[in-house]
Amino acid sequence: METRNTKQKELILDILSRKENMIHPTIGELTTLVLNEDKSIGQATIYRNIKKLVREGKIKKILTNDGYRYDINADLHGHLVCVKCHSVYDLYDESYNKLVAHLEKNYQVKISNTNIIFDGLCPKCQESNNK
Amino acid sequence: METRNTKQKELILDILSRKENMIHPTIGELTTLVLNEDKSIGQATIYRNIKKLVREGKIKKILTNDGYRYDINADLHGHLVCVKCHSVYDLYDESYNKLVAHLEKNYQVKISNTNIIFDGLCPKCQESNNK
DNA sequence: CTTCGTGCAAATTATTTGCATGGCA
DNA sequence: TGCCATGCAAATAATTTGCACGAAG
Repeated sequence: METRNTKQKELILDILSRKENMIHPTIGELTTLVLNEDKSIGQATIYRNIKKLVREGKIKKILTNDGYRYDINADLHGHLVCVKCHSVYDLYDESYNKLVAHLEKNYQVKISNTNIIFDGLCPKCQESNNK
Repeated sequence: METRNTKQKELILDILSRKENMIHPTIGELTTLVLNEDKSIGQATIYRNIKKLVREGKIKKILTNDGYRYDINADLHGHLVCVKCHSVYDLYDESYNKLVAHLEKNYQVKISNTNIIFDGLCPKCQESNNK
């Protein structure tokens, strides 16, 4: 069920895995980043590869207030989407694993993938709120 | 921040709250359901009201493999999207509250809304898999 | 080699907007 | 009454598709 490796697909994955891109880009932002490195890549190719990468579990689609964003699929973690500054924070924690185990045990479900997204205030915006 | 109550908005909310609609409709399915009861309602009105209802916290947008679905916003609960039959199950449990409290305590975030979505196998499809 | 992925442009689908009118508060 | 929401149609944005060609395994 694994698709072919092409330079286009690898570039997308590479861009998403760079720390400086922890912006969790939208497909539009991702397109800009991709084209910055290779102008010859077509928009349709980006769509097609994003779909494949999601299906293959290499990247993750995140739901925000105004659309989708993408993240490299590392260890199980959640996301906080700040309602004020709209940035997306990774929230790593042990508890998710426990939650999944608990749900599988109690509700006869088998969980293969998670999308845990919180809306709220990020640390920075909480500070500036209190000023 | 509350918008006006119109019959269109109330119809949408009503349809989403009926138990038999636990199908968690896409906007397309929702449109069909709405038009079944009142053909005069325009598509744009449905889009506009869905946005308002989400903003007002009355309904919730759920991310699935192939788009969005909508659910009435009851008590905090998660969703299982079955990778086989594509149905969406509500997963009520105590643990979510604990998870949120834990994260707020440990990561200096303030959580106002949650989107907890799991992909996996529903009870029915697990059974049929084992046959 | 053979099959799958690509770039391009066109097609399709999804969502938003402008405007004149009607309806809630 | 005044302002917001509506329906309609047109505009725009987002995503998909068909096709001929090039590249991966």
